[in-house]
Amino acid sequence: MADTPRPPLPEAPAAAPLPEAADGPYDPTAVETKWYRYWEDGGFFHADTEAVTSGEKEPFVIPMPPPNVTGRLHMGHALQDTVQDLLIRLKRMQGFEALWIPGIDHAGIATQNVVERKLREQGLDRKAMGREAFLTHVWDWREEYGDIILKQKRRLGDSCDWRYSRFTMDEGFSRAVQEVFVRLVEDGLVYKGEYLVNWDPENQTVISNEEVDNVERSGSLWTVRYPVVDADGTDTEAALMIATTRPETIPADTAVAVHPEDERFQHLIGQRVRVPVGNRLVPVIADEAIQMDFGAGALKVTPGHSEVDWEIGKRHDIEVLSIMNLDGTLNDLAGAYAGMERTAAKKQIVADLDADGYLVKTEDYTVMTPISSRSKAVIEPLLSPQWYVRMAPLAERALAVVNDGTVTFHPARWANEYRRWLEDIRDWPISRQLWWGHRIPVWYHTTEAGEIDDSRDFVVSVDQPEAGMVQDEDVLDTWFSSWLWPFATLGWPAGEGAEGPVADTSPFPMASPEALRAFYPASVLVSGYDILFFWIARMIMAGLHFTDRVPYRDVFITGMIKDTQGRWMSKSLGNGIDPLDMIEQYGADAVRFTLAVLCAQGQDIKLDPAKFEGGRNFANKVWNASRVFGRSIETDRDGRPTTDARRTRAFADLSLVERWVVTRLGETTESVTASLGAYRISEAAQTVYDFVWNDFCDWYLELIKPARGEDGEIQNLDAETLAVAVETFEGALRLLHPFMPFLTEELWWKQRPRGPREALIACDWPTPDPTERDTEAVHLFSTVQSLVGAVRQVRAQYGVAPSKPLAVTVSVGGDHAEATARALEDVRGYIERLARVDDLIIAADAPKPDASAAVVVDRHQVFVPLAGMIDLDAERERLRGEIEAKRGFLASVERKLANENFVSRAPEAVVGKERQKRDDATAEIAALEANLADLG
RNA sequence: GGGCCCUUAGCUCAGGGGUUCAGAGCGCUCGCCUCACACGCGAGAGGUCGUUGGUUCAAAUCCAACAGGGCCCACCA
Repeated sequence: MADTPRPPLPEAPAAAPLPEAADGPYDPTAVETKWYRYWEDGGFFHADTEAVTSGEKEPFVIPMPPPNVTGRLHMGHALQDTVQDLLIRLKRMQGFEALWIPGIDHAGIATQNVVERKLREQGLDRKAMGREAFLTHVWDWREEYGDIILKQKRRLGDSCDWRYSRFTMDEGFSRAVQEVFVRLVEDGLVYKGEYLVNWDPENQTVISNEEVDNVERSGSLWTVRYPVVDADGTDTEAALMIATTRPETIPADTAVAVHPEDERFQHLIGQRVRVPVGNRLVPVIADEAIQMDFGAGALKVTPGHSEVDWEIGKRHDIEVLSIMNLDGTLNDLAGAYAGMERTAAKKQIVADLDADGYLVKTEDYTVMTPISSRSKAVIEPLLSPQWYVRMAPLAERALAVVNDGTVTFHPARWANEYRRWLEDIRDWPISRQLWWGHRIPVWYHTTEAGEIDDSRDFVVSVDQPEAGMVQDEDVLDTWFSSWLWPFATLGWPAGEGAEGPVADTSPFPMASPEALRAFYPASVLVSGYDILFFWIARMIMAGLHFTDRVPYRDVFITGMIKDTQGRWMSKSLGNGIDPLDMIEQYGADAVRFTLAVLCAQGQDIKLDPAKFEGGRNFANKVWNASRVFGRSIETDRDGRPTTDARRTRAFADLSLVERWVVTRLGETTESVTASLGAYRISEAAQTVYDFVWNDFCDWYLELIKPARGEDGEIQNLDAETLAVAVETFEGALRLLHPFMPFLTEELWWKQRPRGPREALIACDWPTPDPTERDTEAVHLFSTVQSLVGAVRQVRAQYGVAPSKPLAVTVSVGGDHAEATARALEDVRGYIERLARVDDLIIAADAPKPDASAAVVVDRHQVFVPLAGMIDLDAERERLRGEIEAKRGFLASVERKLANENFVSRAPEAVVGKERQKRDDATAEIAALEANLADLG
């Protein structure tokens, strides 16, 4: 099946006219919407299967973690999307067929709750209206609000191929989910069983262990007396003291347990005790699980309401009683307490025990309480029939692919967390007692009366097997669809050669066997560690089981965004930072760049909104940088550039600063490419920032910047200078584009005339030209930088106005002083301009003028005559201090060199470096001392 | 109870055997509206890299213990 044809390409929007010199800072708003529309309309985000299947391009694929349909964009999305878009744009530029698959998750419980709450506000009740009507409301809600977050993501600049966008409950996806259930049943990996589950009485559904948070709560530990009875069931004098935090479950006690080696209770093992609530007679059993030193050393066994007890009960074949209803009230088995809510029942039972003389002791106690991460309700362990996935076989393969490196975690330490979870995996309860979700594809026969006929076997089938059968009421866990994301989005199972239902489902033209072949497995998954178990691990299991391949090669785990105090951002705390507000305030590029800088190796980010100022300032810096030489680019009436500045000089014929800046750009390119390749996002951001700000702007632009002519007008740069400026700047724009797509695209179009498809987004990622590298130039230029720095230092120290020209003598030292002096002579203009010097003498070992300040840099000296301005005492003091520091340094170097072990064992290069340091330091000290002596 | 992470400048954090590794941003001090940018420019101050041991010619960097802070797992009722 062919991809939909690309939409006709629009003309490139005219770049906005360059602002006049007096214009204010960069204003991102108009720029961002303009370019997003251009990219999207122009099909620049598109990934086509043909390019891959024909072998023309390698695929690079990222499946976006589908945000919840109830979601609004938050900082976590902004961070993760920044990383994903960065990688996608980088790879697209590097010539990959880059596909970022977006979508939405139906988010079972969350969505059902949101809609239910909304209906309640309108006076409507979910249960009263019934399943079908309620689901209509949910779908309406989804239509109305469900895509908001994807629209918000466009503001960030996300370059997803929206044609691939999927919803976990769209037709094809639902089909895939049900298909998966059926296959797992066939494979013997799904079973139904009645076990103790985590029951959420609020939402009245089962949830998985991963959805339960254990929190410490202050509670009580009650010690209760259980009388031992004789053979007739009559109380004896003896009794067992039992400590419990959950007296409301006493009516469900079906045994009492002690440790088999506990001396105190040997004689009681096998006897019976009377449960002081309900007076049930239960056996005393012995089990290793009992802690002798806890409480009085005896445990009440309540297999129907406690996980530990369930295990103990199983070992000893103890009766299981369930005394609770699904809404958290006690049932008839609780006798007098039937109908009471569980917390009320707890109070009442304690009061009654106390009144009847069974309560021995009440202590304050910190109880680990299981809480539903969804509803925050206290979880009740409850006996309930549910569907489970047998996880051990799936986990085994998922472990293997991480252990053998088929899947790599970044940073690597998350692989340990992953292993730990998989090695101790438990079966996954996948049924949920909800209405919003994928209906379980299990069908039951019915009786004449329309009831489910338990006497006949159920049938597992995607479609209704025969008329009259009814489908299981329950739906599947949300994650039971999410775990198929990387392949179900592409049309699986249609790609398996089966006559798939997806291939001809018109709303998803991109899902096809070809797409699956071309774009699966994905390349990298970017996600937070909060869903490592929920999603990341399960996707790997599903990928291996259903497609026999890993769903992605790399997993990039980001840190989580916290507030300035390190707390999770949450609605209830009101400490959230809205990314859209930040984009309004600072611009999307600024937000992205800031997040990229902060995104260091999986550490959590304590985010202060003021940090976005840094990104904004940088965006502004880049914007203004282009104006320096941008003035020299001619434009037509629409503001489009007409000057096509191209370099004609060979690299060797460039000026020193040009060879320097081109070399630096090459180094930067190499470094940024390497950092991004290793997922060191912040390092890459920092590197390109440093180049643009410190090298390109502070030195290069300062030197080429046009001066005003005689008439006071700003002059244009000559064509050759302009060409290098434009080309270098274009190189920086390419490097910056993945970080700051809008700004860079805007500036890109201002540099020279371009055709409609020559957008920056579609440009090649730069590779440095090895012949355009000049380490000599770098070295000489750094000497210039030092000398300029020295003059500026003198200026600042003596309070000489920056505008006042100075006379300066540079005494060049070092091994090749004459040659260095000649080289510096060639670029004397640099020093004159940057240090504002109007009388510059450069010579090897030039004499020191009278009454001048002296600064030693490297092996050179800079003399600035400042008659009458020098405080001799202060100058002496300063020199002495400097000499002392230098001597200390020299001493440490000499100590090192005197060390036999060091000289013989350290690499030659390291030793050589130390020798060089020694020689330089010695020379510098000599120079400093001469200066000091000169002061008298 | 097990495991992981963090502790570096006033603040937020990079760096992860060898003086380009003692750094960045913010803040602070001093001087500048220098004709791209005050969302700016120039010059500075400010850390014995949590503590103690060890490995090494060499430790902020590797190892161990300890002290703080945080996170994740876990059935002491």
